[in-house]
Amino acid sequence: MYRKNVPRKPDPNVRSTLIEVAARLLAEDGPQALSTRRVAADADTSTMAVYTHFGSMSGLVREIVYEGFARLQDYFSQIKETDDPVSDLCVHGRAYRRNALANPHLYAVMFGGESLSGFELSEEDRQHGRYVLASIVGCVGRCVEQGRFRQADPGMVAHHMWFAMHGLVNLELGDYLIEPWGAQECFESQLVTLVVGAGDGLDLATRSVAESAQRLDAELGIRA
Amino acid sequence: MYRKNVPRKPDPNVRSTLIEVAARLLAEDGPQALSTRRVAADADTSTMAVYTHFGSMSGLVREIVYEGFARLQDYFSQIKETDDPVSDLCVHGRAYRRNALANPHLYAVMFGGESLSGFELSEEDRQHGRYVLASIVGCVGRCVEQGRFRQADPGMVAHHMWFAMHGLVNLELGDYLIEPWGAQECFESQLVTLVVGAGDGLDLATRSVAESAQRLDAELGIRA
DNA sequence: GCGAGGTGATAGCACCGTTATGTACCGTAA
DNA sequence: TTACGGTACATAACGGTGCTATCACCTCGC
Repeated sequence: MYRKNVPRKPDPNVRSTLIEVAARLLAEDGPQALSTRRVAADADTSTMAVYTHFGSMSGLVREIVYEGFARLQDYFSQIKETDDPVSDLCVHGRAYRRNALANPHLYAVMFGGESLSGFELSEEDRQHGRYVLASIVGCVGRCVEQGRFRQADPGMVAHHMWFAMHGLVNLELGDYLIEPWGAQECFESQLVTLVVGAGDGLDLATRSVAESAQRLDAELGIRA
Repeated sequence: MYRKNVPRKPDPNVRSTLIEVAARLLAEDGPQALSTRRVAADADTSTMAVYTHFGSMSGLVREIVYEGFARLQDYFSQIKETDDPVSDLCVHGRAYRRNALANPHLYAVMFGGESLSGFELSEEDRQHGRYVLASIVGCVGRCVEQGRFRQADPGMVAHHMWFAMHGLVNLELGDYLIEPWGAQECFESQLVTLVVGAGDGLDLATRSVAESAQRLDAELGIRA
């Protein structure tokens, strides 16, 4: 009488599979590939699975944002603390940019595309993002303690660092940076400017920035 | 025999009307209101007008981006050149932020939403954006000439300024900034940090930044 | 007057997010 | 063991999207 409906047995992995597939689609085929039908098809299920587990497409995107912050956190956790806190801070900046360039669409969803593209982040989501960034404040605090940076609120200085890194990376991903002010060259001199602005001397700042460049590949292995 | 088609006489203003309506929809109802049917209905025409005059929805959005840069240009052109180039530079920074906060969705389309939301900017569009920003380079050049900033490429220093302003504004629009590091407070101290990082002394920088705040309302009238 | 080209109104396509409906499976309780 | 209730999910449909094909109408050069 009725059609065959043949739902297969409930798959306990379907939730994580959907997130994984969605993140892969975002990375490989861009944001326009993030549709319920495409994700469901690639995960070998139906669109309803998205609504069962995430409530809506926005819910799935929300999980992808968390995945993005987890990858950034992963980079940060690999950075070793040395006796040069300014170098440590610069490595954080380099890791921030490396993560963004390795996951450009993910980064765009995390920061750029909240108002666009129809979906919105909740205050809880943004708080989670801020928490990941909070590890930088410790670095700045040590810079102040050791007299490298002038007396200031470490949280505020960390925000300055964040703004400059985010602005550069965002414009780099938007192809706004061209020669003779390419992204890499801008990045290096921007780091020096920020460190000097925070209170360090020019020579000392230049040395720490240069040192941080060599630490990057040593401490941050290539990750998928 | 055939249907009544009743196209009215070709309206020479329909192109500019579409841009105007689209910009208003973007400002008032957000990006999701930017649909061919909605724009056409509000402009009292059909969706075909969009394709006749702009080729696609992306073409219309492209025009909106130019409108956004025109507004920014408008702010910049109102700034008077004084004998304190650092103050002039800071006023440019303040105007940049004021324009972004006055046209948040427009700003998001200009910089944030290129990869997202399906549409893309051409290299020509981005070049036009860079050209608008180029007026800042002159300011930085005078800072270097007068010995306020250390010897450096003015274009590079202008880029540093741009990155920091764009990063702050972008995160502010994304509601990522909360107390005790609110946007306004971050903005003020960020300006000082940038100016000091470029080479100015702390006292001199603080004074020019404070002076620039008073110039803002005097030189930049409120505009729609 | 008349043909040519441009403008735009209508209808349709494929796709989107989302929802309603119904079926198969599960753990639990009788 | 059997019956039940809740969950997972397959299907189909609804209203929306960008875009295209078709065709009526207007304006312009001749």
